[in-house]
Amino acid sequence: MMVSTKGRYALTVMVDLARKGEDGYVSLSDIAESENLSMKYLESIIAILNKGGMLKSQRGKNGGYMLAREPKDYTINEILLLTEGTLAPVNCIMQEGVQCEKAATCSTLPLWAGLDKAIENYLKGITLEDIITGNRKKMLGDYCESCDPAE
Amino acid sequence: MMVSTKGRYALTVMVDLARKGEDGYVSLSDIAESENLSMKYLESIIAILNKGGMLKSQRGKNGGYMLAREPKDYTINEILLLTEGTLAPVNCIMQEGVQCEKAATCSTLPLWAGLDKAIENYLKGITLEDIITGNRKKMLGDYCESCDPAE
DNA sequence: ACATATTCCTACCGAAAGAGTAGGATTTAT
DNA sequence: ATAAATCCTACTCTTTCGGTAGGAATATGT
Repeated sequence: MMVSTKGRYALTVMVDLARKGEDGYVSLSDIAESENLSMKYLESIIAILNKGGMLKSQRGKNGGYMLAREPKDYTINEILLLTEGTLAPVNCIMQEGVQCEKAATCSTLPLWAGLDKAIENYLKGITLEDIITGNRKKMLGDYCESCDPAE
Repeated sequence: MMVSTKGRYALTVMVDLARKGEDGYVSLSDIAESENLSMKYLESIIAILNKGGMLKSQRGKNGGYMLAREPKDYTINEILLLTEGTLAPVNCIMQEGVQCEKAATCSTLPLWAGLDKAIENYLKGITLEDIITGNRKKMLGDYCESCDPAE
């Protein structure tokens, strides 16, 4: 599994906050309740999002979280990358610049690099807004059965 | 990580066997040695490939393994799918037909389904032959710096 | 016939990652 | 002052990953 519950819940939180929009700060307990997830676990996930600058937070009574930007300005790639650390499909492709010592002669490396790019490409092409508006065409492409093929 | 050493080594073995071609059976110890991997571990991986019908095997002295078909007739998708069990990027997309009970109302599901398709699509488009011939253009696409952009 | 080289099969094991829990300190609105 | 929230550190249980160990069955060459 490339994306663990951490990344998945993080995205769920972002979607929830995007939906609740500009109505002020939304508390962790509200999010946990409406998504039916463990509050304590979400806490640790939101901490990552918050430290990564994805959210604005307000402590104390009536505090909570809200998006730092507009939904259309978040790509799914950056949300998952922040929470998961890496989205590389294999261990031999980790960070920019760092590579396996056999890289020069490895015949499978281009495959993994290509797969990595295919994933990154897809996730960079979808924004939070696409999710809340249910843009199935963009997400599912040719595999969308409810999308009009004529368009 | 979506693809573990199991899938990666399996692919390495397949590439190795594809290169050694029709020169008769290649023994496990030969493969382990030429790829510098643990023979005992490879054994368990080759067993999966063999049971899955990817290889022909011959027991006893001078025995070993060889590909059951031609390199061009193996997609990377089927090799990885067999060894990894699933290539789904998230837990909520497992097998055909089986789905999460919240599926009907889940707004992030189309994203995961789309990502899954993007991965499957990429891996179905590459064959063992592409790897042994070093078809960088097919594997890296637009990201291939050594490929001629004019073509 | 026999030694040898090989695949085949079952079981085990330590380390790391995944998925949370627990408890309390700090901050802020009322 | 009190209640409601974020913030912070540490712990724990389970599963997966990445192998290892030992031996049974099967072919081959001499």
